[in-house]
Amino acid sequence: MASFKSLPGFRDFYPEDLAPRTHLFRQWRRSAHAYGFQEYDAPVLESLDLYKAKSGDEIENQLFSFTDKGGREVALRPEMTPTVCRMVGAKANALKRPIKWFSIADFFRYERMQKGRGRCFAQFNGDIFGEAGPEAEIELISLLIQCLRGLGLAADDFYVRLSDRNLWFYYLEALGLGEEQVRGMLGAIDKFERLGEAAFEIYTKAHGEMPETLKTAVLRMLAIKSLSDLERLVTELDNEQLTNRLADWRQVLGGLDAMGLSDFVSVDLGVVRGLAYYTGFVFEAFDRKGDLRALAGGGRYDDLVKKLGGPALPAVGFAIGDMTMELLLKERGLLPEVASKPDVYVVVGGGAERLAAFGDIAALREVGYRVDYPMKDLGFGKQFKNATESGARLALIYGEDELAKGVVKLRDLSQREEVEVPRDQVAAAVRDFLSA
RNA sequence: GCGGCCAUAGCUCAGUUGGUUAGAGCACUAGAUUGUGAUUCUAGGGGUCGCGGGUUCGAUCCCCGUUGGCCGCCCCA
Repeated sequence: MASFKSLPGFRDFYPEDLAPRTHLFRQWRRSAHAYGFQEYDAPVLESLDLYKAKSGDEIENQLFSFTDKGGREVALRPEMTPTVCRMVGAKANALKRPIKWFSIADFFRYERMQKGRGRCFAQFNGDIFGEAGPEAEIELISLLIQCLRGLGLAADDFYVRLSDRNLWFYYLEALGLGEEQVRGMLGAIDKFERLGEAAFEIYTKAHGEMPETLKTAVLRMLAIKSLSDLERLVTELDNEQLTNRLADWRQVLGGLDAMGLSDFVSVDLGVVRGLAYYTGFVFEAFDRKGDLRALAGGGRYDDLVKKLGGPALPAVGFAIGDMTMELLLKERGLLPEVASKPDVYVVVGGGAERLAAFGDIAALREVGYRVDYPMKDLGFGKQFKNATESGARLALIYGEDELAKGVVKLRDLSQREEVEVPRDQVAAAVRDFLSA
């Protein structure tokens, strides 16, 4: 029994574990590039203050933080948003707008292990800076959907719940609530799905009893499931802020509909995301069966860049986690079997044949073919077995007889047929076979 | 931070009402097989039975603690 293990909550990636992860990353990168997003990266270690500035002092409990040898308080990054805000903020005036960036990176949180959650995980992060209008939401939500569709998931596998903190603010303020009361109510709404009306205790404890009319009004908003529901409510209330905001909703949903994505999006004001820094539209992606934690989440955060020391810069972003994503893909049979197979497996007779084969092996590898061969002298039977198990489609046979005739045998491993080709035509023959 | 379940080979698991040297299948390595892949057969390596303590003549088994894992709660940037 090995005496060293990986730390709790951290994962080793053996080749068969890395293959699905590589698949996720490759598809995410492809989607982001298709949408014109540029990839960036950043340090894993950041100043602890960066996270305290964004989330408050309590955050430290959930961080991998320590004091470095220079006496600096530092933390492994638990998320990308503060970092990307810092980066964009520092060069905001030199960057062409809109700024469309993405990253794929590891994050660290000191939390209890659970299904779909570990202490080290990867996220795709996509953000748009410098666009205050709903066009940014259209682009970003459609990218989120594409990141999941690119992995083979369809509208009956997942959906995006779209909500809006501004709508709640305008609505609740129209009902007479002050800013603190609104924040308290958003906290309650965040819990409503799980706790039911018991969630309102969060509000009543801090702000006193809820009048029945307030509760009814909140429940009515929570019951909204479509744009037409929303239009009906807003029309009835005849409030200028709400009416203006409704135009944004029409634009976002209209844009997504024009992209053919209506089936992936549902209006659901029960999503508010606990974070205080979100300032407008917020959204979360879930699997339809609903037995996994959220696949992705995001929203608008127009004040954060400034709060972290940059200029005022509107922003909207989202993140997709790798762990829940992988669970869902595995459930749906959408993960690839093996990462890497050779194209060609070379069977060698003995020492002299091995040296003869090396020249051709090197030449084939030089032009990009994946070529493997046994390192020990083995019987032909064993070598063919290895060739089959390697997943190669083609075997090249370098035996005493072949070399004496100046040929090499090409064996089609699936058809069990072989042909002889002259040594100097091996590369061409391999190319013809593999491209056929 | 709180509760429930679990811990024997790389994996899946058996086992002993407490008793000599702890087993199987799969996987891995080698041989049967010195020029052709399946199946099969044979052999081999691999375990301080998670760790520590207690009870006992004797503990992988019973008790306590601890660590780790799974599930749920809290949290979830």
